[in-house]
Amino acid sequence: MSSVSTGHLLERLSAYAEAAMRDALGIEAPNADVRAATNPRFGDYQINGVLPYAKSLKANPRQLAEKVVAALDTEGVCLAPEIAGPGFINLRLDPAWVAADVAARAFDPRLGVAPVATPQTIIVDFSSPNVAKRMHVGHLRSTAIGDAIVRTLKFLGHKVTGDNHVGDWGTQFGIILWAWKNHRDEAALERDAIGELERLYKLGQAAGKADPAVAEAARLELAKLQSGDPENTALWERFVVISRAEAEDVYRRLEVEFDSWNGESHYNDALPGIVDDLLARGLAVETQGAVGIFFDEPDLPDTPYLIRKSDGAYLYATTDIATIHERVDVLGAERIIYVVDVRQSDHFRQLFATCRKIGYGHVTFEHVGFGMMLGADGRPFKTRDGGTVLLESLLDEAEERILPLVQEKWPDASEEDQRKIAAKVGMGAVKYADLAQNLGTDYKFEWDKLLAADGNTGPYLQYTLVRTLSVVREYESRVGAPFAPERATVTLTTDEEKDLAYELVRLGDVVMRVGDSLRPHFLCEYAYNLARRFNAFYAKCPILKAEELLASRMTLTRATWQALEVALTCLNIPRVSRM
RNA sequence: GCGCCCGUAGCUCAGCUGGAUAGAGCGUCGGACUUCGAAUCCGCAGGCCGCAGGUUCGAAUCCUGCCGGGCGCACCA
Repeated sequence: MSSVSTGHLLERLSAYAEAAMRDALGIEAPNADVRAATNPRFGDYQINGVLPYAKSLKANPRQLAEKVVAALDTEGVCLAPEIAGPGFINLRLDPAWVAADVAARAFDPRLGVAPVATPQTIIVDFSSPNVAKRMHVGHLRSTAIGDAIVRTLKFLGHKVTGDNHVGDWGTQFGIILWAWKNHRDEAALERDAIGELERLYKLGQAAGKADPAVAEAARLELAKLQSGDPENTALWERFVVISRAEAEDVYRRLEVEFDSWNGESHYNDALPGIVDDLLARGLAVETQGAVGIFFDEPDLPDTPYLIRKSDGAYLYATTDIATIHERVDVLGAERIIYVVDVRQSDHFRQLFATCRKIGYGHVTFEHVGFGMMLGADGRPFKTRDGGTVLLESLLDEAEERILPLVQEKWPDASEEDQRKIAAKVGMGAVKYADLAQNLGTDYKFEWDKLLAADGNTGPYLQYTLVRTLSVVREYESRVGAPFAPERATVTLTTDEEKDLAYELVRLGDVVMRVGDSLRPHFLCEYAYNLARRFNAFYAKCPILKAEELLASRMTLTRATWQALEVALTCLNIPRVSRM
């Protein structure tokens, strides 16, 4: 193995450990189970993999561990390994190796983290707002988490398409078309196009519920649209354009971009063929006039997965299957990730089971489900009068709340600049709060907590990055020249320097882990720990007045800056140079 | 009724898919700016991991049963 760093330390230690287990124990493809040590007393990393083999090899685990240690060559990365407890092998990184590794990577924009050896073609389906509806807080999690997953996977070198599968087709259009034709207000449309569409939709929905004749009329409008009626098609296109413009405003503020916008309507033409094919192959059957797929797996719902209604119309499920056909057969997707509300998990389990039946067993399907956003009172997050909180107003409020602090800390800046910073800090704080919490369960949204610069928050990370930049700026103004890569060197003298350096070499492992687990909060946790260690280092160790340690401490600062850049870029939290 | 998810410090949450003596933040209390940005840092206190069994070298993590909460259950997406 080459001794050149790839930035993936865990991978490297695993390779060493597995080679040793193979040689010493004769195991074909051993699982060394190398991981970060659970406690500093046990070193930095531990090899846990020997223990499980003790039984099958009918041997004393400690003796096995001794054999493995004898065969273990870490090429200078670690000090002499130790055997502890029932058969753990504790690894301590060689501080000299860590120092050299950090120094070698400090100026690299990727902090030396190499792309994966085998890139995959991956589709991430996220955000997906509905046409004729403003984006509200419910869209935030999908957008922020999906975007972070896309960016992290791209950073790892995968071929990723972030797709906005917008809800631009289906039942709701019958309702909007009916409401448009009967209740539209042109003046309101001029003033606030999306607001007017939203009003019409709500009005149509209520009217349809109250009066079956209206519901029937809406269905007829939908049928006309689906059969290509020119008037309805033109209206539909108009609605889509209005909605997209509105959504793009929000995405601009969130600094989120998509690689494609293949909404549901993109798959219309494929729907009949999907149903016919599944019927012909006997995978789907007619049931009570509709067409559905039944499963015998016990943990799947016993209700069929419907792909065609009794009135002949197609469903969400049909579109999703069509979407998968295109993603796999045309785009060559090997992994498809859905970042959607956890409440839809039954739908996705049925969808994935359907895909296995169809023959897409070689494709990895994953549903990244997330919980609801709750208010501080633990109830669904609403406005004071019980309405839905719009994403835009959430961002406005974040900006307003953070602005006074920016004005206080940076009084000589123009108001425009202050607002710019406040917007970036506020938006980052809101997004970060969403990303930092593990997925799955609902999460509590509390302004004071997420806007604080103490604790695991966006502002804290941004502040720390600003500090690193500020040190580098100060260096340049004092020395009169940039801190150049040729000067990179690291000597670890204090605990704070050592803790910081040891955190820096872990970046690649963490990014890798996020790519596998699709849980961005691991990266948040890492960035937070790194920031804490930098701030502890900063408080304890003079940098610019360090005399002979100047270059070393500048290198650590530079590397921290770079690592935070990588983390914040993957999470898509705005990087600011002042705040 | 069936299915899925969750119960960890006063509060908000981690806990690397079974590893060693369970960790952070907030809050409380006490310290640190004539020095690179104090939106920072350091310290103290705080626990029957909902309860009871089981699996094994080893359980907050896996299995079973309770208790308590959330969510979803044919023609919406």
